[in-house]
Amino acid sequence: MSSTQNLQFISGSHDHQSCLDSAMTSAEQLCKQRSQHFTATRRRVFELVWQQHKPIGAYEILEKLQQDGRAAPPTVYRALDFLLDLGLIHRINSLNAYVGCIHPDYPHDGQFLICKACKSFAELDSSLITTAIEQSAADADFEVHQHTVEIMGLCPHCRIKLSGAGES
Amino acid sequence: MSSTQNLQFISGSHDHQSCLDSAMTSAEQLCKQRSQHFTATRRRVFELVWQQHKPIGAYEILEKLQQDGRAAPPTVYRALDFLLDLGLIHRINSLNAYVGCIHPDYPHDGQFLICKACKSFAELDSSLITTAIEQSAADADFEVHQHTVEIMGLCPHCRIKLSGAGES
DNA sequence: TTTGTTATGTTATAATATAACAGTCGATGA
DNA sequence: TCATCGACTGTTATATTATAACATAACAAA
Repeated sequence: MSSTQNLQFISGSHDHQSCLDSAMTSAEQLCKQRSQHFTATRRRVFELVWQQHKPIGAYEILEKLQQDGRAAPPTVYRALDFLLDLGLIHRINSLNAYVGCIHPDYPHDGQFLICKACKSFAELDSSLITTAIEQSAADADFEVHQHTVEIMGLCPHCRIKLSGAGES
Repeated sequence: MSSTQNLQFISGSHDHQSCLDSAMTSAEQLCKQRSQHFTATRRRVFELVWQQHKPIGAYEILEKLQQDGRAAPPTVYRALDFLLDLGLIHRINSLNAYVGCIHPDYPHDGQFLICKACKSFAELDSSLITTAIEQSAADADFEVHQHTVEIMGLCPHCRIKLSGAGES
């Protein structure tokens, strides 16, 4: 089931090109829908964010842009802001880094699993978590506009790799 | 029940001096327990973080320290790191700011309600949220080491103040 | 008193992000 | 045609947040 593969940590068999292609296609569609221009710069930044299944920093993106030609920080941040506004990417606050969104088609909050070992991540959209948050907020008479959940630890692969190894 | 008053947004009747005093006392005790030195600088930074029931930035702390004498960024960050390590304060990643911890006596993750209007915050320690996170992570076969939850919205007071007002 | 350890001072700089203003470029209408 | 509008990008400078690196102080233990 390819529609959920991106929800989890990717495995060795992951076909990243098709993954990127489909992300790109849905990004194009979303921009068209919203009458927004998916310009070359924005497309390139989007691609770079999706290139790895890892959070990427703004200045790391900048370096890669500079390999194609000249570029300055505002170029990157403008593109990132555009993509963030559309919900095509998310920002991981605890890392000052950006990741591709797996289902930009509808609005949702950011919930992430982040592997401390290999730096890969997975996006969640857990109604269990969302409900718990809403319930807790309601108990405090708080009106929720938005939330972010960042969960640090070990992904399935690194868990196996590191178990039995040099755990002091 | 005064033990939970800090869990919620403070009200007009909040006695902040006693609040700060009790935070200070438990910080001293914790340091003693762990054989850590609660030095003058650390005490002062702790006090500044607790001074308001709002997140405070490192450079805002620095400015206040400089009113007492000379100080440079490392002074602040060292003190903050010390307090973070002991669990006496938390960092709000989405704001690059720091807040006092309401129950440093036992380890826990950071869960925060943050009011966009008045910038006040409340710390949660919701087992509902923690359980939901653990469950979701388990479903993904992920090993959780730590999590942070940052919930943005309106606190009870601002909710009332802003309702009926100029909501466009 | 020497030494070790912990904490702080000091200077410089790294890393992340934005302000402000000028230029480009394509669409649209006079 | 061309004027001009708006959206995007370029460019320079700077703000904000955080850390590296090394020197000094303070104090306790040998």
